[in-house]
Amino acid sequence: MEKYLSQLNEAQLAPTIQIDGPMIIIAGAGSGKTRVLTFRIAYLMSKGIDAFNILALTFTNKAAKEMKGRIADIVGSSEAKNLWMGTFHSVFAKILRFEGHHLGYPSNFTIYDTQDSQKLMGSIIKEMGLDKDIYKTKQVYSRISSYKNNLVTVKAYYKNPELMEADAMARRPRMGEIYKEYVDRCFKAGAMDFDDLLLRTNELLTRFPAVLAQYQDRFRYIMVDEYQDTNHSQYLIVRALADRFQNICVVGDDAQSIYAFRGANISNILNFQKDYDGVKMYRLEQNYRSTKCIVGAANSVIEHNQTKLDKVVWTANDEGEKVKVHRALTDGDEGRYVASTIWETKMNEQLNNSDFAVLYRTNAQSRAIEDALRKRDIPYRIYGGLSFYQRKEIKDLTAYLRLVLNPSDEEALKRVINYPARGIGQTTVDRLIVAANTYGKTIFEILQNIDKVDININGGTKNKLKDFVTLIESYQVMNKTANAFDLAEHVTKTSGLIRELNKDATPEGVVKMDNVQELLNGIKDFVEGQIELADAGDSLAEFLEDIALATDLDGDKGDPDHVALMTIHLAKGLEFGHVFIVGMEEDLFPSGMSMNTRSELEEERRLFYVALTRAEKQAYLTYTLSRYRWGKLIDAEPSRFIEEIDEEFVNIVTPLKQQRVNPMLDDSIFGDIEPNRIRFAKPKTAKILRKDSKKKPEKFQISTPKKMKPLADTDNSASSFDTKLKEGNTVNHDRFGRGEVLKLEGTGADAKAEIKFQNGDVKKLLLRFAKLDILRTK
DNA sequence: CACTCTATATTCGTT
DNA sequence: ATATAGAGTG
Repeated sequence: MEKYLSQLNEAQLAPTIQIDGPMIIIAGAGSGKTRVLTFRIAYLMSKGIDAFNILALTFTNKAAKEMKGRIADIVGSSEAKNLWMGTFHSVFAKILRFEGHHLGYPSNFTIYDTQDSQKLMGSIIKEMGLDKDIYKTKQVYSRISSYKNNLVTVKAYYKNPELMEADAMARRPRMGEIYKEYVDRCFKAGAMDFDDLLLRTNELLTRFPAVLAQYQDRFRYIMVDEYQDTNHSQYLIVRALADRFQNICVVGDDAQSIYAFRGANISNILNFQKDYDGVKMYRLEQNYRSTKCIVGAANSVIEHNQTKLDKVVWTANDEGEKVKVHRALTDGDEGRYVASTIWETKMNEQLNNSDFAVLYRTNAQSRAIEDALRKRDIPYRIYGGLSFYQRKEIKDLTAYLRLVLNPSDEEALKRVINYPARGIGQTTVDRLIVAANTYGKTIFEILQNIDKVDININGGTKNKLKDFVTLIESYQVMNKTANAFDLAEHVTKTSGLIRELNKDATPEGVVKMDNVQELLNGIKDFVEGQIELADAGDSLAEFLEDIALATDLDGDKGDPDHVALMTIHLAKGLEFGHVFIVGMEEDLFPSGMSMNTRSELEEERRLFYVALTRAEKQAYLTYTLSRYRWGKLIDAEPSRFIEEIDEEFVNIVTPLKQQRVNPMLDDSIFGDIEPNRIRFAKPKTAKILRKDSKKKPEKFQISTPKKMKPLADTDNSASSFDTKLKEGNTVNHDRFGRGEVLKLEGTGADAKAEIKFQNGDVKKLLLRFAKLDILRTK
């Protein structure tokens, strides 16, 4: 243990070795917070505290997994196994499996994901005959979600005139009814949504003091990571559990609170000191990750926020390069800049692909970046987006499995009752739902007793329904003896799923097939992993729980050396040598939907802070003059955040204020457009820039890949430069701008050029790598 | 009831 | 640009 503690600085050591009492650690970006957390847990264990008595709550599965791995490295995996570590949702889902019966839930309750919840919400709105333009499913869902996260139950809602008034004002006077029906239906289906996992835990701990006492006694030492992102519901759970021993250690950074939109309450961290007696506060302010320029830039940005705790992040690292700001014409151009900069930096500085990340505000932005990287054969991986488990083909298969385990699961049933098509249409399903509601039974129970209920369904359809019931029941029988993998494989074959997918020979169809196969492999891995566990229970149940709370297939498959593409939200907690933050434009970042109130804008700013502080060595910001959105090219202007960076730390390569002019007349714009290409600055102003082009100047033509000159990766035969480039030529370089060739040396792959750039820098570049455009020959 | 075509909305982020 | 929902047709 000593050798680990000696790795900590003074500020880190103090909280690490404080065992008892309430404490808060305010940890700036890159200040070694995870290290403190892991070492502290290891330290507690080294002082004789039983791993069984330690609970560590994280924000993502990944964080939990990583931390557990690191602790296992220190204390050994057999010891680490006994720790309770995971997300709020996963830990309390487990507890609810044990204790849910107090609340009337079966232990095999289903977890509805957002998709399931929204579908149910949508059908309720439809059943109630409400106007779907006023009661928009998503809005209703998020409204109800926020009720739940604030512990506003249906009962509480009806006792709260203000909430009801607010909904009525929003022309949704029947919110309460929807809420009630939604809760009833979930309950009847034996299902909890994400918010229920927390809300019901609160209910459990409040209504059953003996249960509370049991878990208070068990979790004597509680740690919460990313405390700034906890919502009210989570906050109350922590308070209840920590109330007895008060050994509560929370870690967070108010400057990185970026989840208020989903109910996170920043005041949880701001007010922690008021919640417990004798709170010790620690600050980790030394950043080990980034250069002085990056830390300085990030600090100057966050300075614009009013709501924040006192904290000065500093670093002893090198000065580093200034944050570079680049203007692009369009999103496609932006992508090409990113790709070419990565390509050159990688070659010039001998870096790996994995040293680079491209961060964006919205998933939709990934496309242009992807295209550009693919054209240069730069390996990349997109993180996030549609999760593996949310894909249709995967949800279809898991719906069958869910139904086997919990036939009350309404959403799973509706999903597969007629998929693959077996002649059971919407009308029939609607009638079944009505019957279920009238009889107070689940749909599956109605199906099982289809001959005994009074329902307007013809004999032929009834037979089809009976066949369906028989099919599911046969799976249930099989589940008693077979493991999850054998069952899943059997289901794909016998339900007709395989046949359905085989019919689809399109590339997308093939991918779907592969995905199903991958899911089966995943189940197989899971089952095999479980065989080793002595206490392995129902493998199907545990697998389904795992994936219900998983965001994506864990573990990086394929080449680990890739450029990472992800949203800024997803990048929290990660670090990369070189970080591109693209789409630095008003209405995009900050998002147009978050500019109405100061607090929303401040959250966007914290998001920018998070993005900047991901970079170790170099951060690049890019924005475009026009960008495709909703299928149309629209004008854009630089984000206000660019100007909020102290000029001392930023290098604005191209001036922000740019009057829109014909590129042909504006010499200065040659800094960032590449001649030789057909370009457009605004819609319908495409110009052929090179006069000696043999191509017919087709007016209004938009550049297409095949008309562009080959990119460097297909044209790196150096010889092409040998012959073309001459001393005295004026050239343009994507990053360094315009310059004059002073000297050429070497031949073939070794050919170099010494170039004096406009800013005065003289650089020697390997022509093999440097992508130069000749602007003028002498 | 199944399939195809068209209209419409959707694009902020995640457990 | 893309996905979904709804209408219309067989």
